[in-house]
Order: sequence, then structure tokens, then C-alpha cells
Amino acid sequence: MSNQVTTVNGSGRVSGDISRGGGRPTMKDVATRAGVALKTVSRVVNREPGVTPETTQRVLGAIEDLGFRRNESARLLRTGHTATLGYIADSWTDPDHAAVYRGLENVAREHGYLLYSGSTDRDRGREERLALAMCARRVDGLVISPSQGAQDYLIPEIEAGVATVFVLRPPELERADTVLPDIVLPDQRAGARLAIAHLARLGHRKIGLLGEPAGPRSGALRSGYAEAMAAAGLTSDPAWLALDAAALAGTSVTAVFCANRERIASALRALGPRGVTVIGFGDFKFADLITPPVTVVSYDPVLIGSTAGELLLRRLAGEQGPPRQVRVPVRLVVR
Amino acid sequence: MSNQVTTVNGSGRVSGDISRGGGRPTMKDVATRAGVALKTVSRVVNREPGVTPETTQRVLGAIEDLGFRRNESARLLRTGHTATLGYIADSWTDPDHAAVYRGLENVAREHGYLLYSGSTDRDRGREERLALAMCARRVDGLVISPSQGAQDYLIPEIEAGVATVFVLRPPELERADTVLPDIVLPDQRAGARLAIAHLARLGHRKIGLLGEPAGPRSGALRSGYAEAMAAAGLTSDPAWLALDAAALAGTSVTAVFCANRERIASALRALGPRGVTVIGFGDFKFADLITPPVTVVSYDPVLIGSTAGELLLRRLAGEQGPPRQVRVPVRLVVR
DNA sequence: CTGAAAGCGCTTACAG
DNA sequence: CTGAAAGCGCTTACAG
Repeated sequence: MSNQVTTVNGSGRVSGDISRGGGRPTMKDVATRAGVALKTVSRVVNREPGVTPETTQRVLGAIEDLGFRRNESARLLRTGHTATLGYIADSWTDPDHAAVYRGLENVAREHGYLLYSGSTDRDRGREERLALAMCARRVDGLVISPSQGAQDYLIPEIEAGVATVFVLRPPELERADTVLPDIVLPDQRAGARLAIAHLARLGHRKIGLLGEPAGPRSGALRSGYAEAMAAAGLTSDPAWLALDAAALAGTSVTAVFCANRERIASALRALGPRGVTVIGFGDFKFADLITPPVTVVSYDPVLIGSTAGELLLRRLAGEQGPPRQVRVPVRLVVR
Repeated sequence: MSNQVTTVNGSGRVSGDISRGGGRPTMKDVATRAGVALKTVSRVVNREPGVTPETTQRVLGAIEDLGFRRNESARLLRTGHTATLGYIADSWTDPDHAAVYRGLENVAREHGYLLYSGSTDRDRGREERLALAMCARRVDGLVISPSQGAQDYLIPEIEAGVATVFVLRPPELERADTVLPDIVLPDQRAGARLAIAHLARLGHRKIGLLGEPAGPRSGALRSGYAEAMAAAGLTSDPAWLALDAAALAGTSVTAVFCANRERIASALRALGPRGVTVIGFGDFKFADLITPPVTVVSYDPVLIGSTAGELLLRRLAGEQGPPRQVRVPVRLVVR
């Protein structure tokens, strides 16, 4: 797409130029104008009792006249906490990460927290820089989708009291709560079992796997697949494990199990109307409009976000105890 | 989907309970430990010149021993700005709003800004509360996707120096920069023209409109459609303007122009394999997998976000002048 | 009912 | 090269 943009100045009806104003009024200014002490302004602003109606009116008048709005950052500096949480996602264009944010924000809003956020594109360096920048601003808590690699940089922060919850993928660090879908835990293959069992029920016996090219996580998926095949009473040809989209059309498999949305799309594009059943991890918008129909293993990412938020708030409320591992159920969306 | 989640405590291998630590070391603590004045610690931390290597080493040692990390919020309070921008979106599950965030974050990261963010679900009250909460934290700038209604609550903030840019939809307030796709400006119907002209080229003469049910924006779309029909030399039946998904199947139209992604999906679901051509605003992931193929009018939301960020930075750098209206081009994705 | 002082954790302006 | 004091905009603890 073209990067060209068009700029038009003014609308012909506007009041004038935009210029940066100078200096906001402070409580001190309000106090001077109202002829009271700083502390009295503070009392009025905080609705503390023990101020006569007349004084209150004078102060409120001065606030109105000056357009005073309290500097929350200054208040929070004195108070010790910041009423801020941070969220570090992979990417805003990944629907799961965006949906986790929605769930987290719901909880944050209800409890008066504001959110810092940023994305890493799965770059560990960006993850660390973002997390430490948020900690330097003294966020009360952090929700992180961990990139590949250790999270040791967080240990001093956690010890200093930053509540931390990892979501969506298991972290290496074992000193924080986690909220994961039931498909990524090493000892639980609920997702793979659901999918393979469904295909077996439909009569499929030759089921291929379209996974990640390589890396530490591809092994977990493969063993999950193997386990699920065995559980369904099926044997798997080693060749079915090493599939990529191009090889797919040349095999004898009648169904293919895909690691994620991108793989589902690759399989559909490679196969065309060949009658091979496609199933995989991750539902997506308007998936119901695709022919042939594609069944998916799905979970509720919004629930992951809200659960992470609630875990965070409980820790901030003082809950002690070992790290919690919360599993969000997966389900089959049959099409 | 079930709301049931499973919690497991501990992993059997962890070092112990999670507990909130107490108190971070401050510069004062570092100064005491290093046997220097506060100001000297500040010099070392800020890499100011004029500190002997020996003193520097003592201070760095104390920082290391204590695990000191400067409180950025306190520094910024003194400095006067916050190096923070705010982004207020409709919803994180709307791909356009998430993509705008990506573009904005790219610019923010390069320039050392952190981002507050929140979503409104198109609720004006939430928009106002979020924006004012961010201003109370003294964000330097704000990027807002405006909900229905006036944005007058922002006037004092803009006058106090909060740089503001509206994105995606035109605001009522005329005192801020805007970055909009070329389809929503009242005097520019590029998007509608592109779509209708394309259909006319394919030989369609009876083209329906599947728009918003009602409201102030449905009128704009209808006149855009009418204008585009006239520009293509076609006449439009009033009945084709009042379509909903259910009525669609009963009309004689051979093509239908849809206001947004949701309408595209409704049309496809209602029509099935009926041979009516569907076209509309808004591309989406895996749209190429849908049969019959659907052509869309699209734009680059990431570019909207980065452009908004650059506009913001220019204002923060002191640029004066009338509000700028930036238009991001739309294009046809033919399928 | 109201206020003067000290402090949150840092930087700025000035002195030695 | 180093430091003591004042201040960013607020709240806390105490006094009258």
C-alpha cells in the first residue's frame, strides 16, 4: 500500500492555531487565590470533613476560576503506589493478545487502575526494556506474554514487590503466577486430544501434523500429537509429522491438524478443494464463511486477561503463597 | 464458552512463596552507603561529567549492592514532562484499532515514550473518563478514536498543553489534528467511488447498499453511495438503500456494497452461493479463503497510527499553526 | 475548623 | 570535583 498521505491545513472555520499552553495551576495557586492554606485546598479536593461550607465554596470557586486539576502523578508519588498496571503483549495485530488486553482492562477499570502497555513482536530485548521501563515508573503489577528466553531480569522487581502474572505461554521463571490455555502445558494435551479424537470419530485414520518449523515448542506439539494419536488408538507415520504446506498435497493423509491460525490458512491455500479435512488451534473472525468448513480448537482469551487481572489484584491485596497456575479450558468449535 | 478455570498451586520445584517486598532503595540510601552526597549519586546516575573515577566506582558499587533503580516517576515530576502518550481506542478486538496502536507504538518507542492506553467500546462516558484520567497523570499527548458526541471536555486540557490527535473517525472538536482514512471525510468519497466504479466496470447496474441501521453516520454513507452511483452513470432504486441482510435475498440487485466487515459477513451469510457479488469496507485476515471471493476497500491502519504519533511529536516539539487534517489513501483489494 | 512543617524521590541552581 | 539547599505538586503527621 502507498505510504503517501495528504495533509490539509485548517478547516476554514477553526478558531485559530494550536499552541502549547504554559503552566497548569497548582494547589498552591488555588490556596493563594482562595486565601487559605494549601492543606485546606487538599481537604476540599479530597472531600475530607471539617471544612466550613463557606471555606469550601471559596476554594471550589478558586478551583473553577483557575481550571485547576490535581496532578495525579504527584499525589501518587507521595502515596507510594501508582494505581497502574502494565501489559506486555506479543503484537497488537494478534487477536489473542488484543483480547487478553480487553479482559485485563475490564478488571483494571473496575478497580481504578490505568494501564501502561507495549508489544514485543516476540523480541526478548524489547520485552526486557519494556518491563523495566514500566517498573521504573513503578507500576504496581505486570502482565506479560513471555518471549523466548529467561525472565531473570524480573527477579529484583518481583522481590521489590511488583506483582507479576505470565499469560498465554509458559515462562521460564517459576516465581510468578501464570494463566495459560489448557493446550500449552507440558503435562496436559487437552487441545490436541480434543482435535484428534474428533477426527477419529469422523473416521479419519491418517492424520497429519502441520506444526512449527523447528524450535523448542515444536517438540511439545509433536509429542502432544503423538500422545493424542495413541489415545485415539491410531498409529502415526513419521512422514506425517514433518509436513509443511507444500508437502501436504502429496501425502495420503485425509486430515491435517494445524499448530495455529497461520498454519490453518497455509493448509487451506495449499489444499484447495481437495477434500482433506483441516483442523487446528485458534479460532478467527468469519472462519464460518470459509469453504470447506474448518473446525478449530479454541479458548477464551478475554477470560485469560481478566483472570490475570484478578490474580494481580489478589497479590496486591497481600495474598501470599506459592505461584498459581491457572488453566483456561479449551473447546472444540465444530464446523 | 465455560467460565470455569482450574488453579494449581505451586510446581513442586519453586523456591517458595510469593510475597510483596518492602521498600526500594532510594538515591539517599545509595548516597549514605557510598559516603557521598545525594547530588553525587545523581551525577553518576545521569552520567554527568566531573566525578572522579574512584567516587564513581564507590557509587556504582553501592547501586549494585542495594539493587537501586531510579524512580522515573519522581524524576519526571521534577522535570515537568512525563514522556508518556495516551491512546484511546474503540476496542482491542477491532483489528483497525489494534493496528493503529501498533503504528503509534512504533513511533513512541523510537522516541522514548511509554504509552497509557484504554478502550471505550464507543461509550462517550468511558472516553471522557479515560482521557481525563490520562491528563491527570499528565500525559504529554493523546491519540483518540472519538466516540459519538462532543469532545469539549478536552478543551482545557488542550489549552494546558496536551497535544491531541484524533484518528479513524472525524471528531466534533475542530481544535486538534486528525488522521483519517480517505473514506470518512464528508467531502471525499474516494472509498465509495472505488467500489462502485469497480462493480460498474464488471457490468453491474443494480447495486445495493448494506449500511448502518440508522444514526448520523448512515446518512454520510448513503450520500457517498448515491454520489458514487451517479459518478458511475448508474441510477439507484430507493429500495436498494434500505437493505438489511434479511431483505437482501429478495431483491434484484446483482451486487451489494457493505458499510463494514460485519455487514460483509452478514451479506455473505444471508446470500450463500447465490451469485450476488459482495464488496465492502474493511479487509480482514484470511478474507482470501472465503468463497465466493469478496473484494474490499481497504487502508493501512498502521500508517494512521504512526502518522498520528509523528503529528503528536511535532506539536510537542513546538510546532504551531492550524489543525492538520491528514488523509490516508484507500485502495481496492480485488479478489 | 485551619494551618505550618516535613517529606515522597528525584533535579535544578548555586556555592565552595 | 563535591555538596547543602530549595523545589516539582502533592500528602502525612502534628499543632493550634
